[in-house]
Amino acid sequence: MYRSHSCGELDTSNINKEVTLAGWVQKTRDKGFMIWVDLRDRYGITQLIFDEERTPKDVVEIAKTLGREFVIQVKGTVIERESKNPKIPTGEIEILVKELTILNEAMVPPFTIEDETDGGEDIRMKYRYLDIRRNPVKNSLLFRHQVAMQVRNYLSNKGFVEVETPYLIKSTPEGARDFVVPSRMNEGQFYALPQSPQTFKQLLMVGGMDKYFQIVKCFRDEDLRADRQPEFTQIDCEMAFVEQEDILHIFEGFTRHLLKEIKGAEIGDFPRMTYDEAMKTYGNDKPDIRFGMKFGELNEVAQHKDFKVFNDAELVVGIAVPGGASYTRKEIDKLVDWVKRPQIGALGMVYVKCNEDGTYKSSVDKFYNQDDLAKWAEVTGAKAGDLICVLSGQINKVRAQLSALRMELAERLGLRNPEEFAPLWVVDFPLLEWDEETERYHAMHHPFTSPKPEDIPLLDTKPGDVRANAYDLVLNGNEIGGGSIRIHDKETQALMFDHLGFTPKEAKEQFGFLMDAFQYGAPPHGGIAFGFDRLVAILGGQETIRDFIAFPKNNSGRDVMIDAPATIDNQQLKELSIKLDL
RNA sequence: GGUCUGGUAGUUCAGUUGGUUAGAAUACCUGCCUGUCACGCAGGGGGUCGCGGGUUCGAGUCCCGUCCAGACCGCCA
Repeated sequence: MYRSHSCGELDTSNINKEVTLAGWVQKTRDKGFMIWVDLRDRYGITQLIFDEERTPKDVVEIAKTLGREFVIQVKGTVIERESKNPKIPTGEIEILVKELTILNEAMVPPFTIEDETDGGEDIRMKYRYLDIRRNPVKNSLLFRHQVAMQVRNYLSNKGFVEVETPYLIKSTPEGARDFVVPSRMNEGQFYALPQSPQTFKQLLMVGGMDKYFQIVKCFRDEDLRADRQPEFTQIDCEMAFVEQEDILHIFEGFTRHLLKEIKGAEIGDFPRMTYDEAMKTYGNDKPDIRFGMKFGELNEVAQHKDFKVFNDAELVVGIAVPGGASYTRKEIDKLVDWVKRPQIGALGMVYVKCNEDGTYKSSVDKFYNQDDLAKWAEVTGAKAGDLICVLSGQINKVRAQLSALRMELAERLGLRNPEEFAPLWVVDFPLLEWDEETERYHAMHHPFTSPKPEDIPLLDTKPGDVRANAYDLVLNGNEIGGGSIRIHDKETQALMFDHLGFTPKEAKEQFGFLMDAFQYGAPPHGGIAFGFDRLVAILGGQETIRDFIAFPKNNSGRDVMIDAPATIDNQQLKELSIKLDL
């Protein structure tokens, strides 16, 4: 037995006890007459003491050679400290060491293994196994485990069954790019890694599995972001014999449970908003509703004056920034520059200062009088002391731009409190979305999403207006889950494929197995999938999901620790019948 | 595919208008230190200024290219 106790559990109640501890050397403090060593393991830090009077000489000699991150085992007695350290749980005791064994020496680590490390992102990723020894990363992984346990407990208790689905499946052209895997036994053929277990969970419903869930890896070969990895984890769920309302009800309960158990947050009924309303009010299909700054559409009150920019615009829309009237000219100019950055792409910004005395001062005073501006304030909900920021132009672009500005300002004003949780259902998503590049409609969610029955006639006349039985769960401005009621009959599915530009032959080739299954008694079904990494990060109050993943990839999809991806040798290529054309 | 920011000691960074031998903190090594816990004190070692080219009497600094990292846009049903 290497240890009798962990480094986090001993206190004054253990005084005089003989113990054996093992762990890593966090730090040595050699005072000459006495050496202290902080011994660390997953559970905490315990101070060891070696002194010239009470510790055997040979043991002291070995102690003098200890370096950072050496792995050691000590036997000794728990004693009360002469000078206590109230900052750590074990701060009242220390171990008077009698025996010391160096289990493994260690090179000097490239960065300090402390909560506030001196290491940058890059070096910490390369030596991730050292990074995981640090509390912030270690605790994030423990936290992830806690959330996963709550997920499994809740869903199991509600009768959901965790079923594993295959990782080696078939590539499909819809949606994200697939990671592909060559098949040695099937020359010239490739598997694809799943972007989600979508079709399999639907087939489980046809198989009578009723209530399914899986915490499952998914793979998408697209560019990364702070909250996006090429392989990520979903909580994938599906139920048979349900309508949209059933799904919303169950997974509202699920989310409420997580918020309560993990964060102690008591949330009532989740508000709901249609997609159209979200876009109109927040310019975004995943609005952060922890704060206001709602959009005020100003077309009626701002057009048909002499200001050509607004008159030519499809949409004129503004938000009221609380307390913004006190911004200096310089600060406002900076805001204007911010929205004009290529990433945002606005051509300019009109602003109105709502002075404390009830007067208005705007950048367009030449075109608008005080009465006009008062109407703007009314529409945007601006109060005295606020600043109204107004953008104009093509409707989708302006909404995206103003939404970005709204989020940025809220961030600056400290309105995005990570300890406050504001979930929201966004419902009635459009079924189809026009794709400029391919000049055709594609499924906004995925091609198995059912249209609202009353909208089906619009498929031929105004496809863009057809609403789907699709919903997203939004938390603090992040899409944490999304799902839909699926199509469960062959005819509707064929109709969808037709509208998505699949020929019957293509549909059969790619999704024939699903169409076949629908002919053997498919129950009505629907489901939802949560982005687990993102959910954990948000519950943990972080922006980036990387610290909640043990071994994440970097910005360019590389694992810098194992240096993947990498080339493979010619023998492997030959076996796979693959010739590179570089 | 694009925009922006960065790359200087093991690590995190500073480095002025282009000008002597490139600095700080921390880490590391040596010695000292009778209760340390961000220990303290004294001393020491440590640099391909990402890489390649150019301008110049002279480049860490300016220019061009390139690689790497990060954030974002496109993309992510």
